[in-house]
Amino acid sequence: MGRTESATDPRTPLSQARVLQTAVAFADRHGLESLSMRKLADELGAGAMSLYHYVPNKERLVGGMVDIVFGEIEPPSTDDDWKTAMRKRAMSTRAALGRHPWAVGEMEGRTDHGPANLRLHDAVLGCLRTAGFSIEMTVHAYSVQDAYIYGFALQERDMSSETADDFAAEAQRQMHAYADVLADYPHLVEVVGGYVAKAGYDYATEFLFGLDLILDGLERLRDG
Amino acid sequence: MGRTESATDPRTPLSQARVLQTAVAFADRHGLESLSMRKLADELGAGAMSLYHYVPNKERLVGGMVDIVFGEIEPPSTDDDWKTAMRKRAMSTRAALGRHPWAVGEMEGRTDHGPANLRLHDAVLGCLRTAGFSIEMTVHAYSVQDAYIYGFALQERDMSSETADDFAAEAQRQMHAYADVLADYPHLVEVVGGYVAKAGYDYATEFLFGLDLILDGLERLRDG
DNA sequence: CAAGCTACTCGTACGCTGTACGAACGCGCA
DNA sequence: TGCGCGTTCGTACAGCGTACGAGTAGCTTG
Repeated sequence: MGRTESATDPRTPLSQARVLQTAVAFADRHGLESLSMRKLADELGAGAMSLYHYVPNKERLVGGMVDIVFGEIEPPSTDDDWKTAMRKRAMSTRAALGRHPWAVGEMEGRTDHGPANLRLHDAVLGCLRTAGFSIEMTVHAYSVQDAYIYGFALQERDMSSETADDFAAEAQRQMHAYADVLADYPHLVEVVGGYVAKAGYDYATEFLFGLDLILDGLERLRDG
Repeated sequence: MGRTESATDPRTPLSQARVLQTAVAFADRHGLESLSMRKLADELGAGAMSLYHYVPNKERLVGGMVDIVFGEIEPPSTDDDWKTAMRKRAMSTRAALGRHPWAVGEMEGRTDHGPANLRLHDAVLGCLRTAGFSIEMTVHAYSVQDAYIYGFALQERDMSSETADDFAAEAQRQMHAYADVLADYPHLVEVVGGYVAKAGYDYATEFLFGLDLILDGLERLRDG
């Protein structure tokens, strides 16, 4: 029993791609805050320090994970007119962030832009420029859309109820929890207590409402 | 030298308010990720465990800090028409989040709503309802606005350059850093390299562009 | 005045984190 | 045969949130 009694066998060898994919899967299941180098190494059947041969530190590990998420976002197709193209990529972004909620606060502002990130940004800018937006207006248009998309994803992640019914139930629970102070907040009672707690809140509908409002506004600005 | 040789004296006694305010000030200076119970206690001239008599755990500490930020947001005034009222509260929100960037990912979805939080939400709902929005439309309107406001704040926090010139300089630095792959991303070169790296990016202007686009859209929906 | 109770303070300890350091190992080449 | 290099990872350290329980100071009650 002297040799090769390692409990877990890696079967496939370690590699950067495998480290990143495993990390994404782990974060999907348990959240980013409970992803640790040791747990990730366990998952891979390796020692914690082995990971540092594929990734220089945890920060860059997360950077690599984020670029995997960017890679799942469908870039705007040149076959569609700009509005449907932008609509689809917004929905695709929301879908990717729904699959990987841990990525929501992490997508923007990284200094290590991965290839998928660059590719997507380039495609979106190209879509808007080709549609006839001026450079200035392209910047504006990009800015509003992304602020909205990522902001909505943030809300969706934080409020966390999956379905409209879940949401209604949660709203009711909250109304009960705050019953003693609700007299001071009549509009909260009317809108949340009287409507949301019954009808719920459908994320997909809500997302498209705001998205179309923004896209229609942009179209008017481009044409007018 | 037997007694009272404690190095730091608290001068004012500990209290929940003082703990929360000190925590906010610390996070403003050093960021939320480097706020620890031990450092906060040091700041207050106390032992780490003393804090737990004013706050049950770190999660709730952050909850209390967040409500301080909510308290700095000016609720919509009933003297203004709804559009200016909403415009002002959006700008006030952005300003508060600019002073407390650590709060950006933390404002929504907490289950421990503080009084300032409830007050603000109630006032915004009241403003929209009084302006004649239906309950359904009020929910829509609230949703778009907050998604945009928090999403913009997220971008602003993450991109972190303060002024338009800083931003331009940073854009130039990035273009150099990625010089070898830029051939694959022509629109990035045109828009970022050719425009942003020169003209910069003024957050205030950009914010108001999107905000007015959204408010105009809402007005049309209310009237039409 | 004494006794007890309450509110508060905090020293110590545990299990967790990211990661620096350097020792070990297996393989291809001289 | 031996050397170097790519890879693995055991150990260790500083820092984290916080459970536990001992200590103390001040007020209330007899």
